[in-house]
Amino acid sequence: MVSIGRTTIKYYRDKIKIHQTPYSLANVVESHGWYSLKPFNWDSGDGILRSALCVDGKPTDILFSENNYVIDIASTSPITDTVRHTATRMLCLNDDLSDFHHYCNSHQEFKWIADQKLGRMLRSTNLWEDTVKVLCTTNINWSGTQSMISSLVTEFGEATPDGNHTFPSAKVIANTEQSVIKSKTSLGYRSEALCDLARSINKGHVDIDSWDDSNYSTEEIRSQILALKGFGPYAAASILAITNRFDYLPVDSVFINHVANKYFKGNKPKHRIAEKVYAKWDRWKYLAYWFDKKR
DNA sequence: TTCCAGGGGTAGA
DNA sequence: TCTACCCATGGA
Repeated sequence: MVSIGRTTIKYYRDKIKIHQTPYSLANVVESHGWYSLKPFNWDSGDGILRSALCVDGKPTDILFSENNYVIDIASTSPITDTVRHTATRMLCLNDDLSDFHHYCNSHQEFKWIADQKLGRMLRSTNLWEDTVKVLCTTNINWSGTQSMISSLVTEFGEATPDGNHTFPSAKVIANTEQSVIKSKTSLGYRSEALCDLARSINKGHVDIDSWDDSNYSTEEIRSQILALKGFGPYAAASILAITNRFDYLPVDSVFINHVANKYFKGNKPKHRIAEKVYAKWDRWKYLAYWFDKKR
């Protein structure tokens, strides 16, 4: 129980044991910028990750922490198998990147990645939320992305018991006029792509959750993403990485600047030339670039 | 005021 | 397939 003012918020608790070890919640959370986008809230001091989701239609706060390879979950709704499945997906608890780590072990400068079993990328409560967040990273600086997501969540999400908001569902966005979204957020021209995607999902024309399904080939999923308005090669590579498919590089201004500074003496190469830097990493190109940028 | 950012779409070559 | 140009938004 947590008391706030005169109200008491009840938290249900559960644990999930992590089998793919070593594992560090902080490493997963800080694997990319998602933790600074609502409804995520990351307290690096306490090691607590907060988010929000709907459980059986009820807006719910959810908190994660880690202790000795066990994830502690606290939730304002009862912790069902669906919640446990969502937590497992978000925190990459079952992800096996042993093949990537095998690659890393064969390159001395990347051995530290294998030693710490890095490469797991924090995911949102569902792939729709991840996909919209990727859309909001296109042609904008990071503070703009934060602003767009913040306005989407607070304007169109549902309030949770503990003061957070859920990420708005595709159904909510599909049933909202594009002009309203454009006026209440700073998505600008991206609002058309957002509404198109939401309506396609709502009508059943796009089954976004199937992208998490390993039965589809990477090429099949990439084709589906590229067919969406507003989603190009950068967005496709980013979404694929979130579904554990690291074959493609997210070629954006950050990528080009990184490659230019590290491999081309500050001269910006053409995209096709820049991508060749990581060609030897085969299906792990995205992660190779990501960690090469960090080292 | 101008530039440009964790790009994408389109027309034309 | 590649290139040039335009798109809207807001922070620096």
